[in-house]
Amino acid sequence: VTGRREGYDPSSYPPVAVTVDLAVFTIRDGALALLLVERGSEPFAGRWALPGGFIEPDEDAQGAARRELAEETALTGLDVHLEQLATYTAPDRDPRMRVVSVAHVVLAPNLAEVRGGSDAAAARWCTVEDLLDEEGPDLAFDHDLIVRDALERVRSKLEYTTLAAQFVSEPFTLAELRAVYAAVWGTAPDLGTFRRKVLSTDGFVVPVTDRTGTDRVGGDGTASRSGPRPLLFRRGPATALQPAMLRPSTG
Amino acid sequence: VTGRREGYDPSSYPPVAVTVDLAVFTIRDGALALLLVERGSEPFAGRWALPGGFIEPDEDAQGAARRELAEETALTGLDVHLEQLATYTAPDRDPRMRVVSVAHVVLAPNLAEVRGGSDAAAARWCTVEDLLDEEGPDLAFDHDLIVRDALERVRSKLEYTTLAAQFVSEPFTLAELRAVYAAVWGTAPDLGTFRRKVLSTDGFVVPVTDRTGTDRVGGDGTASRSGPRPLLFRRGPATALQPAMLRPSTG
DNA sequence: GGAATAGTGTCTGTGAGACAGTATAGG
DNA sequence: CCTATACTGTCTCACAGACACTATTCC
Repeated sequence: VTGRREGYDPSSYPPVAVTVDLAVFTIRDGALALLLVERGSEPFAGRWALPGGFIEPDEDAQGAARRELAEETALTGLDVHLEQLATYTAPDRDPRMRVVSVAHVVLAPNLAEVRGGSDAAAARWCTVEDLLDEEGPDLAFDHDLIVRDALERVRSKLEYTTLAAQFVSEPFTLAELRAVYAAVWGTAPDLGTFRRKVLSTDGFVVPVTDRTGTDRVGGDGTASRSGPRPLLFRRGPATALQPAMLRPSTG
Repeated sequence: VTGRREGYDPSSYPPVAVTVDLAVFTIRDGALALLLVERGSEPFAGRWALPGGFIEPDEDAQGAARRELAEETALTGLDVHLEQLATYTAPDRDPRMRVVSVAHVVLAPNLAEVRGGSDAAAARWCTVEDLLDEEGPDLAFDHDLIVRDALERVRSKLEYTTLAAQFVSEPFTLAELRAVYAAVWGTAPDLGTFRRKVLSTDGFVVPVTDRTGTDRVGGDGTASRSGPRPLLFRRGPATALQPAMLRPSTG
């Protein structure tokens, strides 16, 4: 009686808006952080929320997500990982009207700083630890739910893909890469096990042969530590881990 | 300039429709099969397509999916597995207007037969093998793409979850459960490895103690085979496999 | 007995987990 | 020297893969 695709009359349905929301993760000072923007108008004025916006008539969700990402950050979007997470459709998730949101997850290397985008009121990085804390901010709409889903997606994807390398800027050391797992999972994988796994997985990382000019300078500018100079690597073409590298806590 | 959530005027955007599409899988005669319906009107009149329909104003995507499932099949939807797959948003995926579709995956135990739903023109099961074949039917809209994504989702989820048990009706034998893996993956896992894995995973299956009246009758009515009477099981509370059971071919 | 199916046992290789131990730098 | 970091080796245990083998039923 209803719901079939045949014979649809748009004017007989209340209007629906379709948006994208972005859960942009990065590693800052060894901690997993998420990009938030401050809402300038009702509803939820003054509250923190995920960056996002409407899908334009000529673009798909992925295109809208990349455009919003470019507007909100300095990320050109070509070298960052962006994937669809899920779509949130609760009828009352936006009090103004029916809004269906296609959420995406973005993994970005450590950024210098957020530049408030072309029209964002304010933007900042918030550590996931602070966000999950009871004292932390409650996000607008159902964005707390989206963040929880996005976090679980990132945590589990580190187990069976090479996505961790998307969090470090090239060239990077294995210690930096291991720090990514520590930040995302909360516990670091065993050093020996980790090195064995990364180095034995073909195409996870590729060694950098030319190290001139990069001595003593990590991707985030760390310099002058003691100890031997670590080998440097770049991201390899592999995407899957076979078998998976499981989280220590959930093992 | 555009795309921000603040200051949205619905009338300044072309109308958008939001639908759900269902990839309903089952095992029929030892083969993985997908539920298709025949379209009765343009566009793609006469072509096979995934069942689906519009999201009503008072329901979310999951609710719409369960309603459509009940309309199209005899499945009440309470005991079948239903999960969101992904959302398809290409601007021209429907030639009439902008239609965004939230695709879902359904795993159903072997059904007697499809009853064409309340308003479906025709419905049938199509084996995945036929569908992937070059000679097979080309589905309407971007449903071929959705089916490929759904199939990969099901195949990978059998690896690290107990979802295979959703394909068999209770009570079931371990041989029937193993046949599910064989049908979905194309190759059967090793018998010994499979039994060890299933029986050593707490809560994957629970033994049925009372076997009166069920002798010699499998879930699909198979009877009078030779050999010892197999033990019968029901689905257990566990959902995850730790560690995963990997596909033989992709191992 | 023979065929078909159900279920068990056993050997082997791979790889994770957990460390101990060695090497190279700065101070 | 001491300390911090980078890296390697080794031992053990869990488990997947690949089978061979026994047991039970129908004909």
